[in-house]
Amino acid sequence: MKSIDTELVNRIRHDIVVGTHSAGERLSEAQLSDFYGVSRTPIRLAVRLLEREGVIERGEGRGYMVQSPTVKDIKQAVMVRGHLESLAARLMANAPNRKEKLPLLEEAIASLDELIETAELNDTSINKMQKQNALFHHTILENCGNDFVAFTCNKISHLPMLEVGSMAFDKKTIETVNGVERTLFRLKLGNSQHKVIYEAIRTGDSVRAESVMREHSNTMLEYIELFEKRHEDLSLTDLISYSNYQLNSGYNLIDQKK
Amino acid sequence: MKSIDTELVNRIRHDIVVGTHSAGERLSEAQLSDFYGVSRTPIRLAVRLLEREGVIERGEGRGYMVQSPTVKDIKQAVMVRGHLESLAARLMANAPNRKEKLPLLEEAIASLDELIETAELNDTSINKMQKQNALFHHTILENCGNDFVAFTCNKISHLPMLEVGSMAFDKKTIETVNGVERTLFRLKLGNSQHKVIYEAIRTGDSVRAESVMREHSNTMLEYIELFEKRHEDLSLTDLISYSNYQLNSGYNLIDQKK
DNA sequence: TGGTAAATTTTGGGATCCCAAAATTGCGTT
DNA sequence: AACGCAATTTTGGGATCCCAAAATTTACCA
Repeated sequence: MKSIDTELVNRIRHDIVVGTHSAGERLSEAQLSDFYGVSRTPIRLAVRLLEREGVIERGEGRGYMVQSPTVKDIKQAVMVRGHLESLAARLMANAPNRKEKLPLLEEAIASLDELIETAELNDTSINKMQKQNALFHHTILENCGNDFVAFTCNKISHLPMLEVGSMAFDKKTIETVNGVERTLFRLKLGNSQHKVIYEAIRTGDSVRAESVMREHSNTMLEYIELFEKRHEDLSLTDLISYSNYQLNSGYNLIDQKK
Repeated sequence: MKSIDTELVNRIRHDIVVGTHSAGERLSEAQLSDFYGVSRTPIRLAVRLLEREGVIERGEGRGYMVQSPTVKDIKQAVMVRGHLESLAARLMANAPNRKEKLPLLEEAIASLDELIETAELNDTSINKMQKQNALFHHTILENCGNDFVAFTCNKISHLPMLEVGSMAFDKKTIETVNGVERTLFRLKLGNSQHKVIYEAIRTGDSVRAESVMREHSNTMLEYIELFEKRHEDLSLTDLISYSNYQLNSGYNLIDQKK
């Protein structure tokens, strides 16, 4: 289970996303093997996986090519994930055993309310919010009765802004008093949507659950578009700074060759 | 690009689906390597890919385990694919450049009409119908303006009943005159839905495009449920006999994000 | 000088080897 | 006979080796 190649997938993807391997760059197994300090076998395993993810392209001839995701790619994927989440909301509203999991949703909503109430926006509070937001979304995805929805969503969630339940925060905005105000409002709005979704699921109103979840998912997209208007030519790197994207597991385990 | 492991993925998946490797069976690299007559390296590459697909599970300790998809899995995946297709239909109805691709949809609809008109249901005519049906669905998926939708759909399409645009035919039903009649009616109904979807896309009625596509996708699900009522305890093998599932179906053609 | 063919290097793919961890067997003790 | 510990076998992971195909460079001829 614990094998280097699995870890390599995360590391290489990360390095592609943050630009260590830039778009269009040609990679060779030897080069990667040298860079990451492992032999070519696990590299090849990782490359195969990354090829399926779409961040590396294996052409007809020799050589691999970096296919960095673009802002457009992210937006498209966010839309797909949102659409799948709206399916999940609808299905959960129809699920007979949904009552059991309602407390989890209540908990997430209440915690978010509480966190917003404190009116604090620092790293720790933001982190807590993201946890609760993720709890809300994961609960719906994993209890909608169709495991394949969550399975499909999970395949998408390696990229910035695409982790299930991830939220976007503009660090510059929350430095001003006015910005904090606006961000808090946005969060309140988001959580009120949570409440409507919860209520729709509880009462079995599948149509409403789906449509509000769709609306809710759309806010992420609109937020990205807001960034695009603010920045001329928004890059993936900019987007990363707004998300909580990071390499989550043991990046420092294996020392890189110098 | 042309490597054994890519081919192995298809072969092993196929052998799992048709039951050569039965569910819950424990596989070892050496065993697989022996069975397929290749060394362990490409086997390991294939296993990693299949693990991501969910048809092989890699436990904590040693050894892999076969996770044959169940009828329930197929139904869930069909639902997800259908939901994604309805998204594609909506998006295409909103796409400014959709006019260019309308002729492809017209062609598919007309060809299907023609084929149904002949009232023949043999292997060649069914094959032609499936081709045209696939053309219709692929056209929408690939021209909706969101490449990620098609990308996600393609990842799902290795299993029976899940190839984009695949249709189900009950070979026993079409042996009787009455059965042929009913099947032809079903096909007519399906193509009339195609026409409505086409019209909605043409006129830019995205809401209608989405809802009719959802209804259209649902027919596959209902058909599977019909099979379930007919057979007590419908198995995956039964389902395969109703589909046009075969080795090499699709995967190699379009998998890459553009 | 430009283009093509030949030679050389690079590179990916598969097989084999070695190792460590895990699983199994077997032996001995109680 | 049952349990536990140790020896042995099995098995997955990674490194290395070899080969063939592809890419690049060199050389030669028109």
